[in-house]
Amino acid sequence: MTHLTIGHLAERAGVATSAIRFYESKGLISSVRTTGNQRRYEQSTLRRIAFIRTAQRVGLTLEEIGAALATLPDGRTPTKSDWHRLSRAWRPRLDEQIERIERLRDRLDSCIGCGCLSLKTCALSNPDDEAGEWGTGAVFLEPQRRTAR
Amino acid sequence: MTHLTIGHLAERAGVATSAIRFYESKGLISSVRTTGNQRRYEQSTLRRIAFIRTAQRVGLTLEEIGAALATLPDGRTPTKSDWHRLSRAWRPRLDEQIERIERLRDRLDSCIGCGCLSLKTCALSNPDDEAGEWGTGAVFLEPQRRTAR
DNA sequence: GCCGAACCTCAACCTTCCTTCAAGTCCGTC
DNA sequence: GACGGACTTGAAGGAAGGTTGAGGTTCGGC
Repeated sequence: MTHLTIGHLAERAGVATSAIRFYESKGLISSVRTTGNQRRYEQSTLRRIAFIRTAQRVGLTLEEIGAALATLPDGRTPTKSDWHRLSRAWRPRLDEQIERIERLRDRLDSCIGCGCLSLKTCALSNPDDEAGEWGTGAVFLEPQRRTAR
Repeated sequence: MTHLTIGHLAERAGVATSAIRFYESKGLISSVRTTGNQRRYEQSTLRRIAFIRTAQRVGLTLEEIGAALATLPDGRTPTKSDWHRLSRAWRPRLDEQIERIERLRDRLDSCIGCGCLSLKTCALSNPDDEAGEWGTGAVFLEPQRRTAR
């Protein structure tokens, strides 16, 4: 069995079939069609979806993920070192996120001391480093967890 | 000047007037009306908005923030210790978030070592602690940063 | 008392990441 | 070859957190 139906792929990847079609519509994964127009996926799509889901947990948008996936060689199945290269790029991102939250936490601590929450004087409310913070991506997006899987 | 117009409030709080009306529609803040039906806000609303924005940065949804705000005494203006009580609750949340990202990062490290990203064998793809992770809220939601402020 | 800036409401729209539905087709097993 | 479960497409819906616009009113300074 070299090819997977969308149902099998969904089950094994732990995502809904609707999500798989959605990913495909966004160009994140691809399939071949049977004569009856049904999708069939290569085994390697499993890893591709694993990559997508993990990248989402790291905070990348599907668009960014698509861009990353687009850098994979298109003649052959990606190797470990291909995946390695992509996932290595997440590391600094996670480091940043941790730093940012730690900063917030530390400010919260001093703010709990003062109890102020004032707009002008409180460090918590004055995120001077905010400019560079937004745009780094969400760490965990909640909404889609309601029904998925 | 004990009362603020929505424009002044918006400017001083650093949010758009549309956001203020939106918060009010969600019951997060309140106003009195002039005879001409315009909103007027108390000074303390500034702090309330500071609380809202910071709580959002901590990862709370507006609904959760509303629930927290609802625990404030309704006869009087909240004191420092009121705000103190609420913001103290954020601390463990931030700690959790940090832990979660660190765990993800560490798994990523070991995964980079193996390069697998396999669904069955890779710790990264097998977030066994996921059940308790989702629902803690996003740390930084990106979308609304495009036009806000 | 006039004028422009600021305010009002309500509805529609935006983005991301999907899910759900309807109406119809295919696949594989008995 | 029939049956039921799995698959197809496209459009619509949904949640969060707002923004934008239209059409109209009010405020405050000169």
